[in-house]
Amino acid sequence: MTTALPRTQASASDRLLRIQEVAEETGLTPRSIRYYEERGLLRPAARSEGAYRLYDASDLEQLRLIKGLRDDAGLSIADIGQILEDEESRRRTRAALKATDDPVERRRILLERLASIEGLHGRLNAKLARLQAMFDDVEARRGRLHDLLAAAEQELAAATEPGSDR
Amino acid sequence: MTTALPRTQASASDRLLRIQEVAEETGLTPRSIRYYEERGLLRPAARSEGAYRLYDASDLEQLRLIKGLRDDAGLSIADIGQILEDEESRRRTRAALKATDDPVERRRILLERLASIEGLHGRLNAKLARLQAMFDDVEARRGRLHDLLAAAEQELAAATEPGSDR
DNA sequence: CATAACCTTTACGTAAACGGTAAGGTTTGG
DNA sequence: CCAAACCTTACCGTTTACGTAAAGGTTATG
Repeated sequence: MTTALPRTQASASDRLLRIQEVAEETGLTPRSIRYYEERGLLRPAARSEGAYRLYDASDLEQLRLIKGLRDDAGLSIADIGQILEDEESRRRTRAALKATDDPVERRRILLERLASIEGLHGRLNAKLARLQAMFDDVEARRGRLHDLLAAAEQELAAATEPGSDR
Repeated sequence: MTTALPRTQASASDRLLRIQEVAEETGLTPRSIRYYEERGLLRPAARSEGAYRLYDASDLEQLRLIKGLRDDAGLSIADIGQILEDEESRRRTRAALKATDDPVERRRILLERLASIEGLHGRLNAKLARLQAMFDDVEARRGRLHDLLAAAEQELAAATEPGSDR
């Protein structure tokens, strides 16, 4: 449908985007994106000759992840920075992992990565549980309200249209 | 066990607490509690003769709810204020609900309360879903890492103790 | 090649959510 | 009754996560 075949160069998905386009794509503002860069959460894939920031697809993913951790998990930028630092080192160690054959080294790298992801996993899990508990609570109250309302409507119907009576 | 029978006055649970005790009990700071009051999120059940704030059990619950909405749901103090305002009017309308026999009025009150709780329900639900998605993602990655690690350990064991070979 | 629409860095401004401190009043145990 | 420990209001300070504006360079388009 919309797949206009990329004839000349970039397949629309591996084009490099400028900051405003990225902002629209991710729902962030240019200012926020620059701020995240300032805080070390990501670096644009490239810079134009005139020093424009240029972002690739993985940058977009990264930004979406940041937004998720910020809005959904409610983490601070500093915390996200910590996590993504591990993410960054993840990239580096991924290369190292492929490079080495030494099983001891491989195990060390994996353990390191595992520890960091276990941390995130635990945090999200705890948050999820508490949020779920709150949600259940609200849902229960909603249910009771629905019941009350149904009863009221029933009563209302009986009152306005005496129907079967008499 | 610890149920020393309340002989004289307050049954330990309906005692009025001062702000510092409340802080310890809820994990908030006195400053935050005063701040929430300032923002209209709650008023202490009473004041001492010397104007000390005095909190009862329902205040504690309220504060715990506030903390939950803040930390777990990640809502702003302003948003929580909005919700609790509805909650406040809920108390008022609850009385009105008991007072009136007019089914039309009862229905109106219930609909109003339902609308407000539906709002909160929807917000929490959406947040929960997104958080769940993130969590699943992380969990999947954790799983892959575990597998990789297991493989590495396997390899390690085979290398260090050639066992069955030879 | 002009010019509109971007972008850059730098820097100051701001709202939210408290923290900290001062100056003074209150409670309570001894 | 008095000192220690708590509380009050008032006010200024701080951090976070950006918003906004200035002064100027860059890119796409006719």
